[in-house]
Amino acid sequence: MDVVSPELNSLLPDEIMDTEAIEDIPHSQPDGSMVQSEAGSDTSVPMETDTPMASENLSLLSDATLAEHTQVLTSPTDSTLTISTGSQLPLSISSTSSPLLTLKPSMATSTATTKTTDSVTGTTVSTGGLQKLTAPFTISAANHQIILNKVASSQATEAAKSAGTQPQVIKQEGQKLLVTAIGKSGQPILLQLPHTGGKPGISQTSGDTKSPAPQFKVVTIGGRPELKPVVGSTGNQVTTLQAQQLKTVQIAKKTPTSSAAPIKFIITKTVNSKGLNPQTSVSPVIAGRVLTQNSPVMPPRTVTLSEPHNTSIQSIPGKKIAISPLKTPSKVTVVSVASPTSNASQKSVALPVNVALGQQILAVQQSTSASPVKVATSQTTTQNIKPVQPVAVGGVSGSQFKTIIPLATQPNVQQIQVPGSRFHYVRLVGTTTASSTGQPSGPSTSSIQTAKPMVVSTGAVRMSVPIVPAQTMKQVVPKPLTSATVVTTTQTQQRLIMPATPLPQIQPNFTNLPPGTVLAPAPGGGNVGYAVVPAQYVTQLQQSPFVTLASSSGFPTSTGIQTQARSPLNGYCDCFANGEFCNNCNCNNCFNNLEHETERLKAIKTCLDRNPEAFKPKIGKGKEGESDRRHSKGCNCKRSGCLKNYCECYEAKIMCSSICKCIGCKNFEESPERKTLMHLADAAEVRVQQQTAAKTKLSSQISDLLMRTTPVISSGGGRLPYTFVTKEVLEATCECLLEQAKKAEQTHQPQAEAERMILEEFGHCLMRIISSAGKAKADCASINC
DNA sequence: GAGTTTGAAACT
DNA sequence: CAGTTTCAAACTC
Repeated sequence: MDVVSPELNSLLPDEIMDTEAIEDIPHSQPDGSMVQSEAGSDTSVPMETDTPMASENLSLLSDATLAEHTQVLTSPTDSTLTISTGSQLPLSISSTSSPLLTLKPSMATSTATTKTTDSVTGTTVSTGGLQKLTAPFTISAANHQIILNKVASSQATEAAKSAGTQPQVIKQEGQKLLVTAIGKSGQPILLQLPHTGGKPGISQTSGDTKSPAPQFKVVTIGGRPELKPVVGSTGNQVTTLQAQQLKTVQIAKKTPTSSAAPIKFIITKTVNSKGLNPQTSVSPVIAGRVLTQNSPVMPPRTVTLSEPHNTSIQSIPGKKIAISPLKTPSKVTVVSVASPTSNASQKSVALPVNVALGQQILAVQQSTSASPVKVATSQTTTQNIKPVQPVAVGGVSGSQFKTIIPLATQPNVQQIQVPGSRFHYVRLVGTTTASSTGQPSGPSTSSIQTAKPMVVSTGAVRMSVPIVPAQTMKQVVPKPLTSATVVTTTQTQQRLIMPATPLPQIQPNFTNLPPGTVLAPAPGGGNVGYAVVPAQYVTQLQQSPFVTLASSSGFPTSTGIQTQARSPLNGYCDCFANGEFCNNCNCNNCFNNLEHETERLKAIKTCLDRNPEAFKPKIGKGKEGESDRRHSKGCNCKRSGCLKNYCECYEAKIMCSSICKCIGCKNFEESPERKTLMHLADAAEVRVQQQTAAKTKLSSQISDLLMRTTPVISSGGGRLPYTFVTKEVLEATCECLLEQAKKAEQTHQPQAEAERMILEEFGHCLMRIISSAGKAKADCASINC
């Protein structure tokens, strides 16, 4: 697979991925640049990403046999998980002994709390407020829910596929699968499966592949025919993600493996369903952090990002695979789910190579006690990586969330929205299933991953990812990804994840989708991308589609592009310029929404072609020795003197710098005009604060008075009858206050003094009211009334 | 709220 | 790169 060269990559904005290049990539390319590697061997794969992968174990696995992409993300803990696709990444995660598999995307209304404990024996996840269901159960995609079907065999999957349906199966019993963020109710779903038991400590090597896979639990989100999911580890327990720990991600070429694998939980997202092989495929993960949860006894398991070589986009030379969020980097977390059985000591997740800049894959690795597993996480990368913020479900945590929405169009997709967050959401769409066996083996890990095409379930899975506000973002210099490299990023800013789907393949048809509907990956399509959209965006799905693009080259004209004049898909729109979707703005015929993602992407590309810095923040850090903040381009003011908000420097409350081309600038340190303005502004602010404080205090006093005057005569307590605060009393009080105000005005008292006088008068009034009430109370008591 | 001013971005 | 046009926000009345 070819990746954009580092030089070229460096030219790309951190947040933008070049999706056009992806278009040209033949998905069915039998043998890309990536050579099928032997099991257990890693092959470095160049990756275009701005995500530094210095030392983490990130390996791309190419699996020739893998036909579909699967993306697996689960977040046992409060942290949310987001995986973006764009390439083929079979993902498999095996866990040790914990029987619980938890998918916990953040839900807007979810009140359930998840408690995850990491113990030697395994990871347990307790959730509250979760619906508990016994497997098998099905959540129909039509209902915008994840469909989990229990499939007896891969043939069933095949049959399902032939029937045009997307089989989604969870076939492991004795285990629990918690799926949250499914459905409209917002209630997490607990799938409880009979536990068949697995032997921990079974070697992960090839022996696993041949051994019958007693249990598979595969949850696939999104389908992608080209890629096959690789199921790595065995284990009866579902791994839980520990948000605070960083784990390793391996991207390595993967060789096809036999389907017979020990019990595994596979959560995958398939990009498309066209793949002949019924193997589950893992959609490519754009970027993310890998988090590993290791128990002291059990060796950590690694999450492997693998790319099947046949279909991997990345293998195509000269093609750009860029998945980058716009604007600010957000945390994209991938939560891996470990299988309960411990047969395989190591869990591996094969993921498509694409790693977006700044995005983070969160993978939880759960080590099994029996088999020691090497954690590929490197120290160097971990230090750069911020600990994953716990995922707040239902907006419990104050962190912001994003929803990654697979851009591939499919009716089944459910859009998920996290409440209380204006930031983006992650929409994961699961599609077709395919039985596949993969043996992603990372260099650092010796485990063999064999996934049997047991389950492919699709459905929109909402996962929330805490997002750090843009102000706190620290951008890391993007580095080309290579195999066995660690993906590290310190970027925490809000980011827009650009869809990895080739533009021509995007055929948005969302007009009829209700809010919360997730877009499903297009069958037979190539990459599935994810778009990060603001929470409010849900309402945009119902907007009428008009396309207005300055340039629509490369896009089908059927979309209606170019039919309209400019609309929010140009640089004039702040939302668009900020890399955000329009929301609640007054733009007409807005195309800056997910419905017109194709056009939007094209517009983004056009903007980037024109100005690579278009989506970068204007206010950046100045040179050394200069102030911390300065305008990246400088203003060009001519008439405002840079002392009005017309000036971007002034608006940003920074002074003009040497790069500004302004005329008559007064926005510099020693400028008296600036100082005067600042002084006035400060004075105004102080005044507002004082007034607010006074109002608050007065309101509090009134409130307190009313409370104390609550009629409690019968009780004989100290409260006074509030009935004394009659209309007449209020009017009299107000007259007293007005009179006091007039008095202050006549005597030309300053405002502060006038306020003091009024408040003082008000106090007198209150005292008189209280006194009267007290007398009335005493009189009433004396006559036993 | 309508009209004007302003400067960034797009365009040539 | 410079000049012009377009646009939306800031500003004024």
